[in-house]
Amino acid sequence: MTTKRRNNSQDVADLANVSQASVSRAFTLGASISAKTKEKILAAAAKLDYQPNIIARSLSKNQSGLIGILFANWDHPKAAEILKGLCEAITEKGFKPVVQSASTIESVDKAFIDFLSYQVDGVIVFSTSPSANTSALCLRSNIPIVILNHSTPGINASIVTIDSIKVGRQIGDALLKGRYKRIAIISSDAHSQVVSGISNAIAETVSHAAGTEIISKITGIHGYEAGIQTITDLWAEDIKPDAIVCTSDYTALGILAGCRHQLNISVPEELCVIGLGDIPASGWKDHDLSTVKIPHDELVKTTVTTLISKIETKSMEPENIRLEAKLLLRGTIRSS
Amino acid sequence: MTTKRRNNSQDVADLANVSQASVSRAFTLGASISAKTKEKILAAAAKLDYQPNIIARSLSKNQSGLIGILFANWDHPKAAEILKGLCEAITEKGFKPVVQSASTIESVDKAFIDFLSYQVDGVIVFSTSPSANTSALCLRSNIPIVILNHSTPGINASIVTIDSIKVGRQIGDALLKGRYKRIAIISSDAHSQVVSGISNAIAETVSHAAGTEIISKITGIHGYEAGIQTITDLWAEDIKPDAIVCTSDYTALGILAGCRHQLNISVPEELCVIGLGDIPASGWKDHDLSTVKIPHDELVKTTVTTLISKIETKSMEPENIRLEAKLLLRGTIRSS
DNA sequence: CAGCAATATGTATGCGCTTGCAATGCTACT
DNA sequence: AGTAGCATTGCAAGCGCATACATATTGCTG
Repeated sequence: MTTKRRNNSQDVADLANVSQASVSRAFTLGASISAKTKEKILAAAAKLDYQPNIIARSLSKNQSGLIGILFANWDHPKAAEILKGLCEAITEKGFKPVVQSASTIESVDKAFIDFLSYQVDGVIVFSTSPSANTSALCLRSNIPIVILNHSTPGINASIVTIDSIKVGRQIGDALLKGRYKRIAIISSDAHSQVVSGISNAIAETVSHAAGTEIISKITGIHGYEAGIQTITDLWAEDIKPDAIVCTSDYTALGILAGCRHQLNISVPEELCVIGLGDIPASGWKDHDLSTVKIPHDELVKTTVTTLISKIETKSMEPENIRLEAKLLLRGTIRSS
Repeated sequence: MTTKRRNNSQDVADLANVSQASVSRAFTLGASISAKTKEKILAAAAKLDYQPNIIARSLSKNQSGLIGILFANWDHPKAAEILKGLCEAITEKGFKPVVQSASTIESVDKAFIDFLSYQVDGVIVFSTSPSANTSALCLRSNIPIVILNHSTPGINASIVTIDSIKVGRQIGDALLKGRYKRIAIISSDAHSQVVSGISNAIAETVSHAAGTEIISKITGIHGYEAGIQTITDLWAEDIKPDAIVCTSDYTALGILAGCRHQLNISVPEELCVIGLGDIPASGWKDHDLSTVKIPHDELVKTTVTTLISKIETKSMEPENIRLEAKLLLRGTIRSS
């Protein structure tokens, strides 16, 4: 089978009796070309299955139209939704997303090198960040970076995330209002700035009320089963918490299941449980978990528009954007 | 700010006192070049932040190294896992995934045109399929297609999916063994070949036993809330089912919640519930849903290897690959 | 050390497109 | 009719790299 060459603009030009340059213009929005020739060219192109070769266009225009997405946190409950939002927003703006999975620091940096090779016009990073070295390399190469959901100081990149301080204060206030005294904070990721922001803001808020304190902070707990285990462990202690804030809904649901089905702990009387993320199951009647609704859609859209505006203005100035999240008070916390 | 041009192979060549061709060879695996010059060139390249421009390489090699992923079913419970698997497998093979979201038929076809423009070397389609026209266009352009999780006859594309007939038979057998008589089948997508394959195989299997029948097939039901609604409606009928097979775990969990918390239906005595997909929540103690475990990981890997082998052998022969899924019998079905 | 094969390097061309510039065609106005 | 002014088209160079081919260098054998 002789792999036949795909038709190019010259082939179309020959068929339409025009110059190759005119074919190029026919496919360039706003180029100087008469309606008549354009029509003639498009007809010829259709006849030949011709589509402009974007690779060649990229080379001559010196911009690929590619945006690299570096996706670290696939376990995020809304991972699919977020990625979908990113891809669609990027496509809508006339770019194409190239997705790369990354977990370790080295693989993140390696992915950036790959992105550079592919001449991406910009990079979006989800829940991780490049090393200072790599970030500097991108700066030298004029590739703007926007980091979603992971604030990282000292890196030349823009950041879009939630206002974790504000969320922490809201949670703190709600706990005070519910007269909870002994608070435990359970998180999966010890290094997440979002988590530590929330955690610190809760601590700071409740510190204003006498007799209320954070009795423990546990990190590295992640998932439903781990939640059940955690509440079992906590309940074996002498001093038990009367409120648990969990930076993952899955873990919180595990804790809830442990309370209700195994340990017979009454929620929200004996124990308050608060999650983070508002996954669908949290709203289900048999769970009814209080949690924090994160404006993922807005975060995603903001991320993409921020990046693309940087690409278009060739600006490398880092921005720091924080959107508001909303605390949803449901059945797992008492309101007074 | 004068946007400085990125260094190219000529710049490196100048610094290293060699020809541009040698620089190219230094970055081409297995090219004819001495260790000494290669080292010299790599040093110079490092000094200049040089990375080969893959766009230019693509143009001259006439292959982009890009694989298009057309992702339709973002609501799939394992969407993130699947996409992650695809991206990682693709990257590992030395290609890069370009992700495109698509829902309507037109957007699917449009996405294909885009992929052609970007000179992708192959396309993976998740849970949808191109029109016959577009598929023919890809055939003419020598772009192999592999469709994951959606068998579509009459299209020039390879298919990787589960053996739905076999799954249906297993479910049918399990129902017979549990002495269930009046079976309802609830599915979201009326047009899915996987769903209809399962559905038909169940019907065929139970038809061998006297007194057992499919009393209703309902389509277009999707999600937890819809599940609750559905069981409520079904229970208001004169003839109630004693087994419900649901092609989505979420819906099945909704049905289960309706049974246990609202209608006081005893599962699995009065009603058997079977889901599909084995989402994490199905295995949770408070649900314990019988369901079908789909080998997503294997499906994904097979999809990618199939596609890449087609790319490398330039074969356009469609293949039809069906992997086995496993029925997990848990607490929502009686075993005899 | 001659002589030849194998290896290494350079030269030059082309991948398919965009775009600056020059040439042409057209309109409208004097 | 003549020509300024603009829209349209063609021409040709170049984007950064791979590679066929020519040339230079090395290593090896007898």
